[in-house]
Amino acid sequence: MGYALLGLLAREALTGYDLTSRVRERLGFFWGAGHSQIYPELAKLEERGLVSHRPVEQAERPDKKVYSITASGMQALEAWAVSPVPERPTRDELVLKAYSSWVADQDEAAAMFREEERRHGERLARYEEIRGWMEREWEEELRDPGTPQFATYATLRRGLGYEREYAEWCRWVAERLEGSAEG
Amino acid sequence: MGYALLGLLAREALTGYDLTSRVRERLGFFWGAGHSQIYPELAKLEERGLVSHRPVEQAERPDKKVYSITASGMQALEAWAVSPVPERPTRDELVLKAYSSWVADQDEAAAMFREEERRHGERLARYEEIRGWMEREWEEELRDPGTPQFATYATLRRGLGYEREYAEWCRWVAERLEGSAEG
DNA sequence: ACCCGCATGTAAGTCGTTACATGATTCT
DNA sequence: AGAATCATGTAACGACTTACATGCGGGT
Repeated sequence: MGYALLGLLAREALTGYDLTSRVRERLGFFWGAGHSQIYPELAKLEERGLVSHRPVEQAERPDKKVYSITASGMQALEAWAVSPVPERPTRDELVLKAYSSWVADQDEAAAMFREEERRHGERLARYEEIRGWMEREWEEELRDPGTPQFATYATLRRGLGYEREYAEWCRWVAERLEGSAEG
Repeated sequence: MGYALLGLLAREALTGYDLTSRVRERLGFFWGAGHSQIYPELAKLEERGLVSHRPVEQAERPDKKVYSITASGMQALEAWAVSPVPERPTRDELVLKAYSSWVADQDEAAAMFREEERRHGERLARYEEIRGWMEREWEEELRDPGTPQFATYATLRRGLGYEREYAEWCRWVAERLEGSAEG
């Protein structure tokens, strides 16, 4: 969605290429988009006057387009940020698999949930590290919810809670599947 | 996705209409689909031999097609249920809004997070009720992870953890936004 | 008279993924 | 020599949403 890009451009001017890596690295755990989605989206945002770009010629690298958010883009972002979110079903394939786990081989199912527990535990550990870093480096900014640092930290906390809860649930399911006599 | 329908048909034979309401009511918190997606999907599954239907004529109601899962459909479901889930980004618009909350009016943002806390708290309460009912009614079946009741209970537990964590996070964000002097 | 439940579909459009397409420089 | 980074796009396909389309029977 365009607002993900606007949210990044509200912090700094970026190229489509930069946005692609920012979406992957920073918005990674709650949003996603490949470059093939981002370039056309930027064109659409520009058409609507929410962003503008400035061409930058480079000698050693390919020329690029640096996008900035416009005043009108900022207004749109402000309005969107406080508008109610439409209720959309959370789609989670693993939970769907859990729903049909009773028809499957219990050992194989248990192994899959253990693997997912590991994956989410790994992410949790990564987020905990980032959290430590943020709390050290941004101590002052985090006291003020009007700073971009606070907003980043808030999303990180969501990731922490989400991954912790997810890993725990996987462990809970795996434990029961392992405990059963059937294979 | 077709496996959501197969998972429901593995438990009982159903019409497209029944499937639509089951997806909404039972898979509601981790999957979703409207009838316009379900009817074509059933046709595709039938073409692949994973389900079959039997026409049922009715006097007082419109005629209907009752779909059942085939042996081949059961095998496909078994294999899918233990296959690793592809890593896909979780898309969450509210978290995206949190990421840009620093540009918005703090009071309005706080109100939105309070409203979301309420919504998730409400769902949590509904799930807790269902949980109580399941633990009473299915006491024996829940000890065996090879039963459909256990599988349903496992998905419910995910919903419980998810909503609890989500509501808590909303409260955390709302509290900070309310505590700030800026408006 | 109108809405709700039962029952089944199609069509248009948006969103997202994967693959196609190109090309220079820098690191291994 | 080959891979990675920077840099920007298009095309085909699949998933999902919203709207269009029809029709009977029962309840308010």
